[in-house]
Formats: sequence, C-alpha cells, structure tokens
Amino acid sequence: MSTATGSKRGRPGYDQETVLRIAVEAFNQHGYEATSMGLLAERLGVSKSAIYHHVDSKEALLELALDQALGGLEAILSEPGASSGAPEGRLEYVLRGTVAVLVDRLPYVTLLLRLRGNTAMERGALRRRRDFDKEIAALVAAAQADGALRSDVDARTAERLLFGTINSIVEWYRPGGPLTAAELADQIISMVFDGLRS
Amino acid sequence: MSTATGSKRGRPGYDQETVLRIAVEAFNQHGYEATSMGLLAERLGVSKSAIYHHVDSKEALLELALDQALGGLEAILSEPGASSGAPEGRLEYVLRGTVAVLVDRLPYVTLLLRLRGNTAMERGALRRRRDFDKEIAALVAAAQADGALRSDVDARTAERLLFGTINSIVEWYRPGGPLTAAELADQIISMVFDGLRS
DNA sequence: GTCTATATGTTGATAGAC
DNA sequence: GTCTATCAACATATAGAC
Repeated sequence: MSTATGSKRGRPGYDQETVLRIAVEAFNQHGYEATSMGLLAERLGVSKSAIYHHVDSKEALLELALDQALGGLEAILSEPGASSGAPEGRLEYVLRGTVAVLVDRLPYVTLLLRLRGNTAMERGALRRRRDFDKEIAALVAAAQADGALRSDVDARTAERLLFGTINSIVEWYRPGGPLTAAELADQIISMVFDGLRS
Repeated sequence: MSTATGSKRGRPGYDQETVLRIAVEAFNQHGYEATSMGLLAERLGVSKSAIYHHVDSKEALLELALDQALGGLEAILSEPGASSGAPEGRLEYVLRGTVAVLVDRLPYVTLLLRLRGNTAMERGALRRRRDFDKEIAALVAAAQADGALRSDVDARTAERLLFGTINSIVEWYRPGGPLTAAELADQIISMVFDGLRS
C-alpha cells in the first residue's frame, strides 16, 4: 500500500492526511517540540518546504492531530448510550467507547495524552480534555449516589484512576496483536469494576 | 530555602543535585530532547557553559535522573516484604512501595515513564524498567496460581493495567495536596484489588 | 564556579523557479 | 507539488580568562 495520492505517475505527492499520519508518528517518538520539520521531510522523502504546501505550520499539524483525538472522545458523550439508563450503565458505555476510540485513533490519542500545555493551542486542547474528564467524574458521582459504585473513594480520584488504567493502554497495546480491541475492553471494564481479587 | 551551596557569600553557586533538580523539572515540562542547555542556564541564572562544570553533558543529566527513579524502584524488590509470605501479600507490598517511590521521587519517575528509547542510554534504562515490570508480572502469576487473584485475565495484561493505574498518578498527584501519600496508596490498592463496584 | 567568545551544525519558515 | 537557496535564531559543547 502506497502513501501516494491518486496522481497517475511520477513522484508520490502526498495528501494532508498522509503527511499528518507520518508527522504524528514522529511526534510520538520524539515529542512534538523536539520533532523537526527536517525529520518529517526526511521521512516523507521530500524537502522541508514541500511540507508547507500541505500545512501552514508545525503547530497546525499538531492541532489537526489533537482534533482527531478530541473529536473522537467528545463524540462518545453525544451517543444515546451515554445519556440514557442508569448512571452505572452509562459510565460503562462511555468507558467502552473510550477504549474503542483509543484503539481506533491510537497515535492521535497518544499525542493528546502527552501534551504538556506549553503553548496557547496546547492549553486549549487540554481544556477540552478536562471538560471530557469532568463529565465522566460527574457520571461516577451519579453512580455513587445511585449506590452502584462504592462511595469511600472520591469521585474525582476514582475518575482519574479509571482513566489512568484505560489511557495506559496507549503505552503497550498495538492492534493486530493477540488481544482484540473488544477483548481488551472486556478485561479493562471487568478489572476496574470488579477488581483483580478472585 | 535557597538553592545555594554552603558558600559563605556572593553568587549562589550550585551543586550537582540542585542543577539536576532544575533540569528534571524542565525535562518534564518540555521533554528531554526539546529542552535546551540554554533554557536550563536561564532557569539557573547562569551561563550555559557554567552547567558543564557540574555535568559532562545533557545526556549525563538524564542518566543521573533515571538512576534516581530506577534505583528507588529496584530497591523495593530487595526489601524483605517483597520476598516473604504469600504472593498476594508480596504483590501488595511491592505495589505500595511503588506508590511510595512514585510520590517520593515524583519528577524522576515522571521522566522515566515518558522515555521513548531514542538513544542507547534510554534503551538501557527502559530495559531496567522492563526487568522490574517482569518481576511484578511473575508475582501476579504466582498469586493467580495461589488462587488469590482471578485467572481469567492474563498475568502480563493485569500487570500492565496495574501499573497503568499506579503510574498515572504522576499526571495529577502533587504532594502537599488534600490527599496524603498513604491515603493515595490505600485507595489505589483497594481499587485495583476490589474494584469500583459497591 | 562562573564568565565571554567561539566553533560547527540545525531550527522553522519564506522566496521564487519549475 | 516539489525544488534549491536563503535567513536569523538557536543547538551542544569547548577554550581559556578570572
């Protein structure tokens, strides 16, 4: 499978999506700040200036990538399963959805999770991520009030540990391995709700 | 509290430990690769070349930092509590120890957890970290064989999710906040062993 | 323990040709 | 859609004075 566009002959000629894919790979490997346009150019097999035909700047590449991740996560909350039924069921629905988005958009979410907020743009993205987190924390609190979840752990702490567990999959999970995305979601849901004890 | 050494007057004059502390803060904020010696110099209030009086190179700073993190983690496994008693108790002991080291050496462990393995030195550190992880996975497997932990989740996956939960505290926990290190450890241990369901 | 000056290479981005 | 040439700024590290 080539990275080329539909052009009929000659050199590849990239589209923005492919440039973005290669860029995000590099950002995840070296960190966004430390990744140079020169490295991207090398990996794409074109000159630095050719990249500026596809995107306005390095920061624009980051913004496109973060939108992929945040858009995917935010969409979960708009689905019917996230707002109908008992809080516990809604929480499980959202957590399963999060695992699905993480696996489906792995490099983009990985990049989001490693953001430090060093520029205005990054801080904007982190704000969107915090808003998402807060909705889940509210869901945890509702499930606690409902009696479905234990109340001896603070809702915000529980939500953080919940996402700590889920988000950590970007550090090791790779699609195509022995564990399918559905199996992974089952094991995570089972572990966070019921614990590791037999 | 000053960052100065014991010198009696005049300009501060740093020791290696203080230089390292400031450096690790910057590494965690911008990423190791993207942190310039110039930024460190600025934050220390000295010239770039002054830093080379304390350390041989930028990479030597990273190595010193990672040794702080890895040394702390590896020491847990040498403690008596890690090798005596039932596997489940030993596992809990090691997990509590890990939380304690994470909190005690927060910036150093944070740096370790963000390594990508882009140089020989980094890969060496990641190897030490993997060795630590493998010992815990073996402990999980032993506790499963013992019947103390559920066996429907693969030991390696369980260990990864376990550390995903624990390691994620570097993203939000700050000593001096409302939650003490001991309380944090209790809540984490309780959540990973018994789950969030009431 | 710090400084200035310097060496040598790389950075993000632009101009303008093809 | 890509190229070469160019820019000012910045990178790590060293030499040698104080």
